[in-house]
Amino acid sequence: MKIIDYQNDLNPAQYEAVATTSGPVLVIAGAGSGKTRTLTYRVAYLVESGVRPDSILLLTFTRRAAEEMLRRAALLLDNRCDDVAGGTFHSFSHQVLRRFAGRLGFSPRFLILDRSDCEALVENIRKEIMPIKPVKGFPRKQTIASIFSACANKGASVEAILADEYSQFLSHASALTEIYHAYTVRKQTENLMDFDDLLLHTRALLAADEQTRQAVASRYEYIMVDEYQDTNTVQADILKMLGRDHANVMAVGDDCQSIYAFRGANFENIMRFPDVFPGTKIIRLEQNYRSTQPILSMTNQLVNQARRKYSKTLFTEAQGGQAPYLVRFGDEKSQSAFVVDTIRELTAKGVYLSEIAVLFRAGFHSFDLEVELTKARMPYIKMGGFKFMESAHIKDVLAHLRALAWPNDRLSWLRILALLDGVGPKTAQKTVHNLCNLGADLNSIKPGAAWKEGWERLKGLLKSISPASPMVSNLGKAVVEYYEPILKEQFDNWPKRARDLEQLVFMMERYDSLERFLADVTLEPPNTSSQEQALSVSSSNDRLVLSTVHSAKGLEWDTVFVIWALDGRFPSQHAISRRDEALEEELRLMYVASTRAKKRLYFTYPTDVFDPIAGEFLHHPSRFLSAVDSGRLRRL
DNA sequence: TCACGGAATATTTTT
DNA sequence: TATTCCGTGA
Repeated sequence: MKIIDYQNDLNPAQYEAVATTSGPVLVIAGAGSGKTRTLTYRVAYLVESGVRPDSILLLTFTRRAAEEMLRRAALLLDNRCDDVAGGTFHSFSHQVLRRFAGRLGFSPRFLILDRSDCEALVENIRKEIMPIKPVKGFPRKQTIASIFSACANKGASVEAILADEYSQFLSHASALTEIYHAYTVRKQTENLMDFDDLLLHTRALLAADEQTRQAVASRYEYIMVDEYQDTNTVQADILKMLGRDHANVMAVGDDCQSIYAFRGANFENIMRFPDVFPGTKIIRLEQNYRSTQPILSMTNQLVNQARRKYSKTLFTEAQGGQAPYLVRFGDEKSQSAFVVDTIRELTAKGVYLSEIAVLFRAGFHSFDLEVELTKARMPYIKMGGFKFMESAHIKDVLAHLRALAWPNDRLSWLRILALLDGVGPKTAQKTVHNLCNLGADLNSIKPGAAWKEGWERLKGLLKSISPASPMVSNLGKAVVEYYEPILKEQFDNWPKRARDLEQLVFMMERYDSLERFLADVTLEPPNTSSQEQALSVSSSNDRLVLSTVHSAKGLEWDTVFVIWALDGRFPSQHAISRRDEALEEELRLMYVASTRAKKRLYFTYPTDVFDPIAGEFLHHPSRFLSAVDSGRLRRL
């Protein structure tokens, strides 16, 4: 006798997905069809059936999603659900590699490089290989790192990626290939892994060493993967090897919501799942519980423009509701004013701010609106866009902590040393060489007169704290205290940044291992921008949400504004010029944005916007919306 | 070799 | 908007 009445709580398709526990299952779950609910109930169902919670593995897109599902499962059943193993493919791979990296010739204390670390490393290698300043038209370090990441995620050569996506740099193919190889070797010899390596090395490990594969795979009897449409082939291979022995694997996803192709995600993965796991039972969740019928009619027509025909149509039993609006403005200011005014009207009617979201294609699209919201004293939280962890002051402090934990971390040393007065790139390089390559002791470094004072202060800091200390936040405090004078000298807006640093120290409080803190902060950084991060502790919860469409995936609100629905912004100029695949992805992205709305949906666009890349004015609404007929989308 | 100021530059999207 | 680039002077 079960505690939960599954048949009553779920619709027939959902129930089937929950109750089919053995063998491979593919759940094609449309937007708002109760996907999270289904996964949550399935966790509870398995646990209630007597499956050991720690033999269930739940792989999700963000760790927060996993935590949320397990929290809800625990509410349904009991806290046994807390013991379910959950996380992202990256964090899962990270755990595996910490145990088994030795088999690949890595130390288990390998260091994870985040994106800007990769860029710095790439830049250093480029300088070594090409000491003379490269000719104009050579890609900058961000671009090089993107190219290399594409190579890793798509399993292609540098030349192939260049030909496909960066044809303007094809003439530099040989130099870039050389840098790529040096980059790969350097990571191996210096015990470094970037995000892509976490997946690649895990796949290599599981493929090469059957004993290890069994040791890892045998821990999990049941595997569930959420957002499967956004996995890439490396992740699919890992899943295949984990699930090979029992095939109790459930993949959940929606092919129309695949929006991470730029990261190597391949939405065809989801359609190939039945080939990988023969005998897959396919279940479709097509009843929508989120949006009103008019919104659903509009989004259905939107997605039907895709060349590729998707496999389902959503329906709802909910009646009533208003059709979405498409509203045109003369400029960005009036667009912002409209959003602010409309939100005011809604809140006057009793709608909570937290039930409203403003979505956009790229982080900077909300700059002007943010100014207006601040003027109107409307509290908001911004997700996506510029990140807390990427700001210079946070990275500075983390570099000190990293050098403490990994004394051979050249990148962090370079950063730390360059902060000292009187130290420039040359001195920093030389000192790092002495410290890391020659293994020199801190005391044996002979600083020049110009930077003696700074060096002594740095040495004092490093000697006063120990990386093994379980009081991680005390380490943070010591570093922040040391860093304060540098902060004030470097940044005019240091008070704001100082608050960020306080927030960082606060985040360290729940850790008792510095290494674990640093790994977590790299793999799962907070998704909000810096100012909001600081605000989130104090201010009230009723705040408007501003978010990139990517960061809004899986969320829902009563009212949704999609701003900058302007052809050339959404879809972006970049995608328009690349056509086909890229444009299809933009369409899916617009679909994801639209399907976030429960009751009210507004698209807005300003006109007469000059686009320097295209060299022309933009004034047409998004082509995806132009194609929707006026009965389904009302123009104003 | 380093510091500084002003100008360019970039903006998709994220683990 | 924030970082990065570049030239100049110390």
